[in-house]
Amino acid sequence: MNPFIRIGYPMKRPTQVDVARLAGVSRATVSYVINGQTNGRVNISPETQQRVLDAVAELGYVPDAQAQALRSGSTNTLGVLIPDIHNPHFWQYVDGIEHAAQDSGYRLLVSSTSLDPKHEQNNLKDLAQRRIDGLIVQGFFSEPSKTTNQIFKQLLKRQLPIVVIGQTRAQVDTVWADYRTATNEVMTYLLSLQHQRIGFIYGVKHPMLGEDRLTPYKGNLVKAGLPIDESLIINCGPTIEDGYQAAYELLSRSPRVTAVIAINDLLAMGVLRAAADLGIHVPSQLSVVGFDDITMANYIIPRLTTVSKDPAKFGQEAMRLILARIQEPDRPVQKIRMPIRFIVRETTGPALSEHQ
Amino acid sequence: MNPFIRIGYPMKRPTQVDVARLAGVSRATVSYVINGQTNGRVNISPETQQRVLDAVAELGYVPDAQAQALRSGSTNTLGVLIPDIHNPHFWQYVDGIEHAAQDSGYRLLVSSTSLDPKHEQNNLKDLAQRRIDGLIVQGFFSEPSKTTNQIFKQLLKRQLPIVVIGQTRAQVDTVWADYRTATNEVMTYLLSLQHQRIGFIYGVKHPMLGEDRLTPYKGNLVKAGLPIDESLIINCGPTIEDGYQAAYELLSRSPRVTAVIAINDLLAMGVLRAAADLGIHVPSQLSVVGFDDITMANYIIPRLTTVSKDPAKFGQEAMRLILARIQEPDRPVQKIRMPIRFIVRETTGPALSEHQ
DNA sequence: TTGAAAGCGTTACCAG
DNA sequence: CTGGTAACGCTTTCAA
Repeated sequence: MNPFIRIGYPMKRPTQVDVARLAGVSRATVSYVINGQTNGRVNISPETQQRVLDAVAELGYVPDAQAQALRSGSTNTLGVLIPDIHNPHFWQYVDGIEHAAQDSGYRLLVSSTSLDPKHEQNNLKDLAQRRIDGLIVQGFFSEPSKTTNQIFKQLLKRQLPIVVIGQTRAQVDTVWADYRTATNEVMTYLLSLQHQRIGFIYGVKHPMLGEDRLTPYKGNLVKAGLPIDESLIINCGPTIEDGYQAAYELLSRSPRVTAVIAINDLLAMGVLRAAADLGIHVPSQLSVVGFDDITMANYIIPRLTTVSKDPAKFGQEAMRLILARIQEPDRPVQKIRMPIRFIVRETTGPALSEHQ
Repeated sequence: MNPFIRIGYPMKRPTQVDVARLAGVSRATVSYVINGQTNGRVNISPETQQRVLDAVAELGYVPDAQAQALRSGSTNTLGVLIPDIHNPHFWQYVDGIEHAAQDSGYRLLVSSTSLDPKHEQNNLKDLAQRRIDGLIVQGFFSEPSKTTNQIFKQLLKRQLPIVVIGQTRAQVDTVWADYRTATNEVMTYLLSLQHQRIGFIYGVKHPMLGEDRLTPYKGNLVKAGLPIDESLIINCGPTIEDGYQAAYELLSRSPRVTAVIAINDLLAMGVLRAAADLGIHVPSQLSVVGFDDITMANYIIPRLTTVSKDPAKFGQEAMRLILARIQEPDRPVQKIRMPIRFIVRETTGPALSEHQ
């Protein structure tokens, strides 16, 4: 029994050698033909080219990306780190990045952090082990554990091109949105509607991540001469259920808040559900504001008032920055501020002068 | 100026050679220590081991995954293909797969199809070029284009372990849900509520993909002695907006349907929004049923009646099948049927005897 | 115009 | 216990 034709054994994928043998040329020739080096440096006769291409087709030859990477030193692959696989918002970014990457011939390796610590570290280690040409990080690391930080530092030390989407004080290329200004707008709007007790619900592991919205929230309260009630500020988890639970508890208290700001639309949806379950009508009895403007925000009932941005643009900018750094590692760090805007839809309205 | 200490140049990542040099041992020794072969075949003195580990730590050495893969022939990486990056439902599967993969030491390479044809082909080609140890496909290829099919066939021919989540006639390991039975339940329920004009909205590129729900829909109609009105069956796109548009048009007709089945929860949300915009109350004037039970389904207002499953279980089963095939390429093809169940929530109710 | 050969970083065999 | 060495599949320089 010939071991090479045993059916059922994984067929070895054909290599350049196989193609070369079938076409009756050398491996180098195959490589030239495949990489289109045929008119630049090297000239290969059209007949030979055709023979090679035929052999490729017949064998179903596909170049081995790993070997290519090993030899050439670069993979045309970018790592993308997202904080929460379940928040559609982050996928909007990925989509934007992917489109831009597509145009530049780059592929994406998407990893999520923050599911559980062990998981997160594995993901990160994996990213470090692979040869990636650059890394795009959304937000920042959820829980800067020792290991996580260590890996991140190694990547930086190795001068791996990194772009952060979100705000960071680190000297890294950044694409960021001015949440401060946007939150000021939100607060000005709510205050003008006579809201005085305004809840703030955020679900991030690292408190610093909500700072850009929490600080202006407090600032505007103070400026309006209103007290800052820390009990109205709730730090919950990232899921819609977390938002629901937090809001349910918050809305059960008396006197009740007349408005709630949720740090993202997912949590805002949890808030809306909690309000409904408590028989609180939105927007007449409660105003709700989210952030992100996920696609669903404009379809839920009532349509969500939120702070919107164009994730595709963020992705484009991130790609632009990372390409620039790949080409020119020494270029000065660039921080790009992207426009975002407050969109009033149906979940906000004037505070009731007398309620409950 | 010493070119080797020019600041700002990408630092070459350290290799085993660097570690060996620093520790004063040979490359082989380094490899042994790192791979923990120290007590099995080869014995390395604890001091030597420590020296190596110290050197690894000092240099921040990380083994090169590509080189490892090239040498060892396998990558511990599984490809995962999902049809639509924007539908949270597919991410639930990925999550399930990822957890199971984590436990078996496998990493995931997630790609989406169906964004645009060119994009899809690039993604697929990339997957074929990389060394992956197996492939998990959700649904099936959106648009079986020539190129797509060709690549897929090559993978099969190469005996790449493949598991399909969803139904397929192909002789491949499969994890599937019995939508036929579930849809029968849905129809029985709606018919028992006196619904007679029932719309069916599905958003898939390849009509075959909706078949498992469309056929029982029609079958139950016939069995109940009701006519099949093809104009009530709408094939739209996959986005929530597509569902909205389709439903808006459908619900504007007279006489109006009293119930709508959407092929997934995302489209169902579009239907709910369209109903709201047309002033049609759910569930008193219109019943809506979805499929998938995405997380949000239980939080939107009103809560969505839908067909639910446990995506994590699907992921687990898919991993189990693919691991089994990797270990034993010749094992008989296995098709695993997963339980799903119809959950009545708040978007369904009795048909009005007289409406509009 | 084509072929031979070196080398990318790793693993694993085999002698020392 | 350790060092030399071949091989994985590919690209690219250098000769022929």
